[in-house]
Amino acid sequence: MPELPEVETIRQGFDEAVRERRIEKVLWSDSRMVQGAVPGTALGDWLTGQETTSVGRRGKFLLWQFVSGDFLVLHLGMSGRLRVQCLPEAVWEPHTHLVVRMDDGHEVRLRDPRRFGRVEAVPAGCRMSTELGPEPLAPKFTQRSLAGVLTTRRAPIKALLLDQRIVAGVGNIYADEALFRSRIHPETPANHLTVGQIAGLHRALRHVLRQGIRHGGTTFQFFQDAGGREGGNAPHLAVYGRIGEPCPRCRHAITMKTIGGRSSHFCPRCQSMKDAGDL
DNA sequence: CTGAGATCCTGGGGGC
DNA sequence: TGCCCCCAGGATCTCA
Repeated sequence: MPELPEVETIRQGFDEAVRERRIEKVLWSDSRMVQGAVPGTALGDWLTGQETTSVGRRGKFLLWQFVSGDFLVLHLGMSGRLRVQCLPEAVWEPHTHLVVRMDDGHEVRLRDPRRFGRVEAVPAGCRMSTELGPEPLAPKFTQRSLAGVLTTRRAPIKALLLDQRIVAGVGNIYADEALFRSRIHPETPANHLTVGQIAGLHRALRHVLRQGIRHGGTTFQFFQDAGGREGGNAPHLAVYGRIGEPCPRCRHAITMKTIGGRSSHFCPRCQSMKDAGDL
């Protein structure tokens, strides 16, 4: 559930709390969530004593970067929450998988009831194991680069937007919102999109992601930022979670259909398949 | 390589 | 009312 705007919102509070602070103690960890070169049982030793430079983000991944050059990758899955709190912490919340105490008494807690989240310790000079496409808000992500990876593919555009190797950080909510905004039917085969449609999709992706960040993320079920606050973007969603409600553009009812194994919300009237039927 | 589908996991919602 | 079932979601794996 946390997509790029939600992860970026968490990153801001997380970075503020741990920047230039040293890890004093790793209080507890669930080794089942840990992947990569450093096994879960060794994670505590590996982290203890590390001094933070800053917290970065790549797609939906948080990058906890250390002076040593090592970094810890955190992925929140769908129900993961990362919270920074001050000690003493009296309340123990269920499904806490990782607790990291900083030298100023702050605690970073990772909770994830559904365990889709992952943690990966990456030694200096190494790369995280996941291959990711371009950052959608970076200059390298252009209409042309997006067209380049879409025109050879015949899968539904919705499915490809969820592929992190195409573009990093887009999930179900922002994919549906961007397709609505650019008036593209989610089942349109990517290689049937016109240059104009891809340009519109590129613009729409950046718009909905920026809007999500500006409103502190979308809270639909689980999302909270590092301070426990909910995001304010949900009222700005046009189609996601609005089945049966009138389309904000044409008033036709929003519908939902499973595409590529994921629920897709769209307006069947103004998101047309256009050229897809001409053969 | 590409695309489709299964898999993991559990709170909460739907249906009876 | 209560209980069982099933499903959402992201990344990754398998299979054709």
